[in-house]
This record gives sequence, C-alpha cells and structure tokens, in this order.
Amino acid sequence: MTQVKDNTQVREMVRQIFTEYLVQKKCRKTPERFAILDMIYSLDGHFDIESLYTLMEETANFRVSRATLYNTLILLLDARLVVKHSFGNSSQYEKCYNQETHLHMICTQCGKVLELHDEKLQDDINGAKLKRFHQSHYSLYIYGVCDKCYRANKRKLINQKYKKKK
Amino acid sequence: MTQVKDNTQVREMVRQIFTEYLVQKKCRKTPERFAILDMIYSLDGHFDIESLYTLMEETANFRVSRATLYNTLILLLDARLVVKHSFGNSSQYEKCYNQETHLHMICTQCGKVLELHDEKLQDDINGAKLKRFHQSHYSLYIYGVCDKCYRANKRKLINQKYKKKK
DNA sequence: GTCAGTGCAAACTTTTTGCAACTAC
DNA sequence: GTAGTTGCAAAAAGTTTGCACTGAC
Repeated sequence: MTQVKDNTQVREMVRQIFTEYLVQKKCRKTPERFAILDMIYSLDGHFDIESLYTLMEETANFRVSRATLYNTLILLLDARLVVKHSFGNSSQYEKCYNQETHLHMICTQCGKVLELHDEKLQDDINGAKLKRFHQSHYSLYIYGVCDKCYRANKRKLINQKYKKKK
Repeated sequence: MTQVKDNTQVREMVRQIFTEYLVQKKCRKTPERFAILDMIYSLDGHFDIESLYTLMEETANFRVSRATLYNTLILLLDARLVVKHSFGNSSQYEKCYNQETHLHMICTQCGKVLELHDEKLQDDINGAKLKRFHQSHYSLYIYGVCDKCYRANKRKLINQKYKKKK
C-alpha cells in the first residue's frame, strides 16, 4: 500500500521542482507563482479558475488576477505539476505530483466527480502498446450514474407510478 | 476482426433509433434534427460546432442556426448517439453508435487526436469493478507527443546546437 | 390551430490579449 | 536598469437565452 507523503513534504518537493523548471525556462520566480502552486497543493480534489481565484483571496489572503492564474497554470501544466480536465463548462485542474488518481467516475446527472483507485487498470493503461506516439500521461473518464442519483431515480419512478394509480 | 458496417445501413439504423427516442420524449421529428444526425454520421472523426455549422451549409446544403445545433446535440447526447469530449477550447463531439473508439491519443503539441484500437484495453476498462457507480460509457485520453512533433522537436534541438556552435 | 422548435441577435461565461505599472534579477 | 510579470480592462471565443416567427402534429 503506497502511503501518501506528508503534505508539507510534498509541497516542499513541488516547490523545488517548480523552481528548477522556472530556472531552466529562464522564467522569474515571482511570489505569485509560488503562492498559486502552494494553494493548489493544499487543495484536495479538482478546482476551476474561479474557485482558485476566490480561495487565493479568502484562504491564502493573496490577491492575484485571473490573468496571472491562467498564465501560471500554463507553466504548471508544462512542468507536469498540474493536469487539466475539461468536464463541464469551465476547465478543471488538479495537482498531479505523486498522485496516481487519473481514473475518474463522472455522474452524468449531478456532475459529481469521483476518483477510482484500481492499480490493475492503471497498469493496463500504462502498458498499452502505442504506435507512433510517445505517451506522457493519461486520464480515464467513466461516465454513468452515481449511487445517490441512481436511488433518487428509483424513488422518482415509484412516486410517478403511485401518482398514476391515484 | 470486426468489420465496420456499411455506412448507409448505420445511418438508417441511427435514424430509426433517433426517431424512437423523439417519440418517446414527445419531441417533434423536424427535418433539421435528421439532417444534423445524418451529417454527423457521414463524418469520420471528431468535430466541433463551428465545423459542423460550416459543413451543414456547404456540404449538405442545409442551413441551420448554431442554436439548433446546440439544441440537437443535447438530444443526441441524451439518446446516446453522440459523445462529447472537451479537449482544447471548444467542445468536440463524435458519433458513437456501433463505434468502439473511446480510446484517444492527444498530442499536447499540435493538438491532433488519434484513435487507438486495443480490444484488450477496452475489455480491461469495461471489466473494472466500480463501487457505488453505474457505468454507462467511458473515454480514455492518453496525452503525449505524436511521432511528427517528436521528430520535429529532435530537428529543432539539433538546429539549436548548430546555431550555438556558429 | 397549437405549441414545440427554429433563427437571430443579444447576453452571458470563460479565456485571451494589449498595455501601463511593477519588480525580480 | 531592463525585460519578464502582473493587474486591469477590453476583446475574443464559445455557449446560452429571449423572443418573434414557423411548421410538425
């Protein structure tokens, strides 16, 4: 069982990776960039620009413009510290250092995103033979209905029948 | 080897499915809806609203508004005749009746989407044990660099070295 | 005849861009 | 000091919505 590292350690680690990345790309190590990275790595699941914007201001007490968020995310994506998903309307992002959660279950009714942990499946995907392609990472989205909605649907159906009988 | 059915047959089939769907949902069977369905099923890969809009006008000679395209796609998604992806900026759609191509390779450099055919991998994903979730369909996106970009990068690197030497 | 569906344009949302001010180096 | 970054606001791109008109039933 792979135990998740202490979060402080992970944050320290990714800060270092990002620093190296910025040096290598000859970009400046601005406080904004590190504050954003830190915020992202203190979050647990997915987030979009808008919620990151609000969180930065309210939780981290660090005001950044949306433009800077977009700019920084481009760097973080390129540095492989964040992955981007595009489920609903707005793009969703997610930290990805030391994370193996690339398997998602998405409820088509309530939009909830659940994470799936399945080592075998991960190995199967990583082991796929790709022709003329140089794999870096992947995302699997399994669509369907979550248990909660499934049960709600059942109830609804029963109620409808009941109504008709009346 | 599963041979793809004659396209005319498939188009006939999906038209029928869509008709049944519309009847069941008490929606009208407008010419626009069927023209759009037909166009989509005569296409080969992915498409976005804008290219569908142009194609409808230029190829099918059938003028529809963007609003109708969006409306119809909502129905087609619900009828399970089309799936929606969200790679780049705009949403991409794809026919999905009788198709097993839910495995995509996306080049992070040129944005090209390649389809992957791997029956074993498909079985692995379909066979995944999901807790508290009722699977309907899935999409796998493998990110990386396509052969063309890979080779272009190599060339670029060599050229840079050459320049420095000068 | 009626009302769902359509086209159009305006509104809205998300993302990108241009530019002046700022600051990491 | 200077060039890369930032914030702001305007623009662009993609999608949704309101409304009058049309046509499927």
